Amino acid sequence: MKDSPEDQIVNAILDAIAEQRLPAGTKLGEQALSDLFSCNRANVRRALASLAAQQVVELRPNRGAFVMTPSPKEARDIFQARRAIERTIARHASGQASAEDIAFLRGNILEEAAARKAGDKPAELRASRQFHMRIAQIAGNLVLERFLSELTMRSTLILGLYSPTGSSSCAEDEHDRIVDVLESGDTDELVRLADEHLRHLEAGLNFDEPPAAPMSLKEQLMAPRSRSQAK
Amino acid sequence: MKDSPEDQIVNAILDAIAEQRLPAGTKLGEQALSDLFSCNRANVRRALASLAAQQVVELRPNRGAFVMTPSPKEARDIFQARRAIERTIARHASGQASAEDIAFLRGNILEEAAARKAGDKPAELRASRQFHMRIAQIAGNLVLERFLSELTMRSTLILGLYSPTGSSSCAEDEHDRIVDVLESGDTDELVRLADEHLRHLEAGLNFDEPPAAPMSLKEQLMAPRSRSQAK
DNA sequence: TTGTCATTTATTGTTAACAATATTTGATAA
DNA sequence: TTATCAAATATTGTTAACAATAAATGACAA
Repeated sequence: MKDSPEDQIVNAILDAIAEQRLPAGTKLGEQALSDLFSCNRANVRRALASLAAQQVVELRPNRGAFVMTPSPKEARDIFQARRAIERTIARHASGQASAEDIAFLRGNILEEAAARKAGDKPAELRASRQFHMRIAQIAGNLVLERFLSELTMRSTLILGLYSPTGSSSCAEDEHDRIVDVLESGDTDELVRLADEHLRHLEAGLNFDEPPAAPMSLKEQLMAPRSRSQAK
Repeated sequence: MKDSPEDQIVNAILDAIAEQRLPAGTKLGEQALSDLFSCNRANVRRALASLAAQQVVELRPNRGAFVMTPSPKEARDIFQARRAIERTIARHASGQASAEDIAFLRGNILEEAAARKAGDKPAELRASRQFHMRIAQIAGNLVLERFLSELTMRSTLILGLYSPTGSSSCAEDEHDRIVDVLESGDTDELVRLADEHLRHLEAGLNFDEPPAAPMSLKEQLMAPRSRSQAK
């Protein structure tokens, strides 16, 4: 029951982006990927085409594939779209959560808090994303779920670029209140909370400083030398 | 300034679906496409991977690529998502339309009416889709625009499957009122009209009869012979 | 005729080799 | 040193051949 090599590649890259292990701008070489997943380049190519269609990867002709670096304007569009979609999701999820759903979400909040305390950023991001996606599942609309999946992925890239390190992810107490209201069935309040939550996240962005030079794999390894040091 | 073969293929297929020249279920053979666009199969493959990522094409392993046939459940999800997105678009487009925009939309309505009168279904569908997409452009959010593009594409497939022939596309007088209100700047009324418009479209669907057998290219050519005729 | 099965045909999947294009490297000159 | 340019290297793009799989055909038996 194993996936096709193409799906493996797509999922591995999406996971890496979701956990901020792959920052915006990193090059995704075909050789490197086909070596990593021990398959031929044809599969890599198809995987990259899929990712490009999801706007998660940028395909520059004759140059290769790069993790997408969202512009400030794109960031605004993405958060606007997220609000529209997550509000709709909230409306349809309200009162629909099973006991199992609620248990999962409460457990997820603890997990995220623990990861944050431990300084495990990838685990924290993964948990936070799961929280949002689980509520999307409860709403029961596969189209909205897929759209949100794409948007959370791109949001992670945005946070990595424009977030003053530290304030990057969701405030956990907001997640707490959301679960309470989701359970209570107060639809209007849930929608309000979802909207507010996303506005807070967006408010934490800072577009002033330029989006930290897109670095290649090689540059990630060599520490940047200062001029004086070179002399 | 011509597109890459991959983009050509993607766009040609999307156009064909948008105009209902390619019905749901038709097989998209690699050879056939590479012949048509005089390119190699590698390009075709990447194009199909892109289309599959947009949920417009279904990729069955070892069987090939087929135009997606949305299920009734998917149809509901898609229209629900459309309402969420087009309402948001309406809110942001309200009062933002330039004189040029309004002129385009009014011209579009005439175009669609003419096509309907002339019995030119493809032209009618193309015009109707352009109407919705133009308003999305006015709203100025590229993410929502792309989502809507995908959803209108899939909506066309749904109409082709589940619409009692004739009632398939939008009521034109509704488009008329929408332009009026878009121009006036009454945001709440515009949102209401957009929602209502989509509900009417969805209400015209009929999921009772099974979704008209997915036909292959060969079957499209040979007229179905009745049994008695064969004798 | 009708159903089943082996054979043939067509289609998709995989691989490797080659061509075209960027990028890097290193030499040369100011 | 710094800049410029040519050569070397690496990467992407293209093509064709082959293998694996599914579909179509036709023979055979009931």
